[in-house]
Amino acid sequence: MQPTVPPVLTPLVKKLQLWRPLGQAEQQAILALPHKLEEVLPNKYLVREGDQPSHSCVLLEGFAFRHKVLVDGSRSISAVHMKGDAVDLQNSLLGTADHSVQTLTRATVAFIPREEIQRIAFEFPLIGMAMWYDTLVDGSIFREWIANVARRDAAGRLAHLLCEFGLRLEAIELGDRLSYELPMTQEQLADATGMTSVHVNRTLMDLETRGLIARAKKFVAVADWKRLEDVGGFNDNYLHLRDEKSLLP
Amino acid sequence: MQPTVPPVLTPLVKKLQLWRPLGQAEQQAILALPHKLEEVLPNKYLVREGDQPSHSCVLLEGFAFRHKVLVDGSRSISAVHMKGDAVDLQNSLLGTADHSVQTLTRATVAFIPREEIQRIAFEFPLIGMAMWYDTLVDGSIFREWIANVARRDAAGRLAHLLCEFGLRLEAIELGDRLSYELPMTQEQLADATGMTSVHVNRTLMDLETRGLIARAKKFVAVADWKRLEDVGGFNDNYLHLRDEKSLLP
DNA sequence: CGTAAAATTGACTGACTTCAAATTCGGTGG
DNA sequence: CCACCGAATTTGAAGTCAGTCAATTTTACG
Repeated sequence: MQPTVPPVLTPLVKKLQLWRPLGQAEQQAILALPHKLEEVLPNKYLVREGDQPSHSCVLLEGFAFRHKVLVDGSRSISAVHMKGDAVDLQNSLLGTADHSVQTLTRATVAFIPREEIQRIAFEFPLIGMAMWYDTLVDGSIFREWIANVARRDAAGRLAHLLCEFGLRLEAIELGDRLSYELPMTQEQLADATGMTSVHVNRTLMDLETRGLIARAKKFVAVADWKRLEDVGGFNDNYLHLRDEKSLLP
Repeated sequence: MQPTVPPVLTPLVKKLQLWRPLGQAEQQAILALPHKLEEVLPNKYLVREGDQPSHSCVLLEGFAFRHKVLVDGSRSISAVHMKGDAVDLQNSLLGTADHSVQTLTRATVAFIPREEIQRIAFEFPLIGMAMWYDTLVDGSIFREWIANVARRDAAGRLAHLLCEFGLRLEAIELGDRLSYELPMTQEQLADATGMTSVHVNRTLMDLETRGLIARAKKFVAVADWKRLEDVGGFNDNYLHLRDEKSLLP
């Protein structure tokens, strides 16, 4: 007997279930969504600013990030995405992409026609609410990133980013907040925190010297979670992972 | 004969119609939403971080802003809202408010039960898509603000904010991009751009000296729109005001 | 094993902050 | 209409965190 292989869109079901409990019918409907699978190399574009995407993409494996390039050539990264994330509800439901999405690592991506997304959202209100909720949580993270870049110093910005990454990995059962692989270069970390790569380098070394983290290659170990949270002024409420959902309308 | 008074929720209908054309049935349904009207003084909270709001509020008149206070006491403003904005889809659909919303000016606000919002969204998919679209545009503006604070210098940040404010006022037919009242103190501008109020002051004076704007009290006149756009690296695509909507699914 | 990308280091610079004081504005009550 | 008072704006001087530019070392990987 072959062991049963879980359907490929399972990560999307799991992600949406972080936000709303879904019944059997809803789960089946999601797993049955028509889609085109694709293996994508690192640093490849999934969507480019200016595109009018006809498909929404879901990350089944690997990491990706959103960014925009300003007129002076500098770059701003506004989000990092991981397994199960419906990376492009943002762009595909809006008419024209206002930013680009690029892979960070090798990734497996499912492209789903945007009409199918809309159909399922209104045919199954529970799914619709879960997807809407998901875009609202993305919005909440954007707001926190505004605060991060606007009001924290270099060490605080990086500490905050490290806390967020750890917690989000844990939420999707992909790792441990105290030790994980951070698949970003220092230049990408700089673009995500509004710094220069030189200063990211010095600041990471400083966090290490102070005994908050340890590093080896792309791996990060948090040596003192409590102090890292303090330095980053980190409070996980904005991730909405612990809100009571079952009682919500 | 009395002249017909337009129903109070008309600004919401108009705002949503920026995103999706609505039929008669949809418009009627929105105008018929149960709500509680309230006049609110300046600087009053509409939602506080930590609340579990049971109502969503719509701004019918006046201005408001979203913000969060960091542990060190500093403040980050992540959005400014105006007439017709459904200010709190963000917080009320999520379980617990992750930030606060406060009035900037005297305002007229309609509080609508969150269940009613959800009911109408799924009963009328066109309304649901328009509301979802609205939250996605909010998200797009958040991303642009991340870029603003992360990558532009002081003059660029303020120039960008001034361009955005002018265009958004125009979009809801509440003013002229070249001349309007900006109902924010320099301290609030500082919290919206990640600066100090002292530096906001110096930078505004600099923009004035360079002939880009003129100021009197809270009024701003843009003396050279093109140059102001250049300084702010402003591109209005992220506001999604000119995307083709009628053809969208 | 070779090469390009990424990380690290050093010296110098400057945009913005900080702290404090002075001035002007805006609204209120007499 | 004007006097008053707190809030908001403006000004000044000094300090600093992070940027810039350029060189060196290490790593990743075909």
